[in-house]
Amino acid sequence: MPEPAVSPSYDFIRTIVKEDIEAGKYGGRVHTRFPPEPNGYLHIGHAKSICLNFGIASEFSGRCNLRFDDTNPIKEEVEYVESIKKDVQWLGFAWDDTEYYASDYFEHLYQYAAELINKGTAYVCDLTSQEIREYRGTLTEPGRESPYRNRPVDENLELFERMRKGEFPDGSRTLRAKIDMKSGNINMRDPVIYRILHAAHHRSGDTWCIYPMYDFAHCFSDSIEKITHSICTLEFEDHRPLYDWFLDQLGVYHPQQIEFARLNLSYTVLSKRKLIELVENGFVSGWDDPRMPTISGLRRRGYTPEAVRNFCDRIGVAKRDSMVDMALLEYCIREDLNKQAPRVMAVLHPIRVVIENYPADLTEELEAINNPEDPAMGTRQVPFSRVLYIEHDDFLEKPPKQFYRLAPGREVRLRYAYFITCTDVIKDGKTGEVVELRCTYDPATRGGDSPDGRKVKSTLHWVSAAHACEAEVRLYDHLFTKAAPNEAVEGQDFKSNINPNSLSILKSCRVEQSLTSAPVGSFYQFERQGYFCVDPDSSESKLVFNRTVTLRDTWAKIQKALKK
RNA sequence: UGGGGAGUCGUCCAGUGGCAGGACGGCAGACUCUGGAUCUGCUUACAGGGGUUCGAAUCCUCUCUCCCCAGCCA
Repeated sequence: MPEPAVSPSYDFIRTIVKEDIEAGKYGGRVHTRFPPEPNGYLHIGHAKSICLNFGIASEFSGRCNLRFDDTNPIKEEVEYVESIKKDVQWLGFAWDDTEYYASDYFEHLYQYAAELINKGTAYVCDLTSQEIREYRGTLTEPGRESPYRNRPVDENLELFERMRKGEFPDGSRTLRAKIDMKSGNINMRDPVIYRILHAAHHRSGDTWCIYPMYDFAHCFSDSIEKITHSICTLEFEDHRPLYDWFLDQLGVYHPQQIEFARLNLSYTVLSKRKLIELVENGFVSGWDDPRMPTISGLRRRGYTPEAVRNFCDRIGVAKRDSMVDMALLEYCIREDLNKQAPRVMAVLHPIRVVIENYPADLTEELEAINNPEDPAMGTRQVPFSRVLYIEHDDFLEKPPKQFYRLAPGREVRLRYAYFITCTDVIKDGKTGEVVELRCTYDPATRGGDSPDGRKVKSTLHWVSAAHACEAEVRLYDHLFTKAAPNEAVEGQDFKSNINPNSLSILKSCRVEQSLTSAPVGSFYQFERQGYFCVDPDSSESKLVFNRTVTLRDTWAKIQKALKK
């Protein structure tokens, strides 16, 4: 196979991995892991990490473990484990026959802790959490040593064993690493490595009442699994000295921790805590609300795994804090759906059109192309008759110069059908609102082309009133009004930037007949409008569509410019 | 003010001693039975000062700005 003309540019992590392979580090092996805590649903930021870890493994002929970092029984639930597995699979990644759990290593981890005690580098501390905080010092002042710091090894061992047996109440004691209370790095000031928690764990049940902390569990889990490159986000940079310290103390297999910048996306939030807040306070309907940046939300919204993976490729990997423009995500889904989505006609805001010179009892079947980007997708028949619906926005009684669509006296094309000319405008007697248009058609233009070669400025989508199905369509906008929702005014938080108009529900849309039995999850381009998919709320009696993303809309831009 | 990181077009990412480049966005045009798609062109960027060098985004130095850390969360 020929080499690519341009050598691919590696991000800094892939560069490290490549150099490690060339240097024979870890015997040329590459083994990564994706280690979510099952305390919430995965979001697009996790997708970045998944693509990175699984991507590197596959590019360098290595492996990637899916490992649940489940060391805190109070926050973790089976529901989250299941959703995480589903989301990783949906994204298109596969792991070995089993998934891994930090909780599977609890016994092993306990032995490691005992070993640390034996070496004199861990001790049981009786300080309360409040006292530990006070002893820790501050960012600028060193901490003080715990009065329990120099307990004899035997006493530590005995106490630690009794902690395990459940002899002490929650919070009464901890196991701490004996490192350096004066360290500038607060993580090194004798961090807690085990706490007492009389709580049932989603997997180990009541077997344990002491649970290891992240710093202790994570490095050893990586070590046990013979991970080569332990990739995590920037906020763990300060923890790397601790990661290395634990491993070095016991002289066990030592993976390399590498940190990269987490994803920030404009007009949304990507923090589990904040997403939970949105769910619990009812700002959204759930984790899979189509406005949520969760994988399940994106899936319900109509995003494809290909588009999400492509997005993750395009944003790159680096160490600087950044905020990726939502427009890039939208570009990625348009790009994918443009190739794949069948085109269909749907009228979101219907206005009645009567073709006065068209026979009342006639219905014609006209041929429409399913996808101009892919001729293999073929054609379909759409019914045409005397009474139609077109988009309310496609008519203007007094059109500005840039408006190409229907207006009194103007001729336009109905896609795949006929040229029509607006002859009369019917208004509501009281409100003055336009309620119906009277038009004439030119029979010679059947199929949409005029034999005399005359041109028309625009082509409109339409449905036949007698044949169309009614549908509900849900339109979504950004969840937040500000690109950086976390920047709230004094005394407010991100919730003050929630967009009150992020959802609008259209109840009486009309979609073409061919959509009658569209299955849940199927996606379409509603011509001239955007990409839509069938929501799980949809049923045989009631079609429900979600708008995934609009088409690029030049007219909308012109309107915006006109307003200024 | 302690420790750890980071500063390149509006945004994201390359470039690591030799012509600052790509993508998205934006603008303009071509084409079009989707004001879609596609194509073409344009698009006020190396945080600042000093130094080394024939030559600096890249090396040295000082400064400035931003992010993270004081959970028995991860």
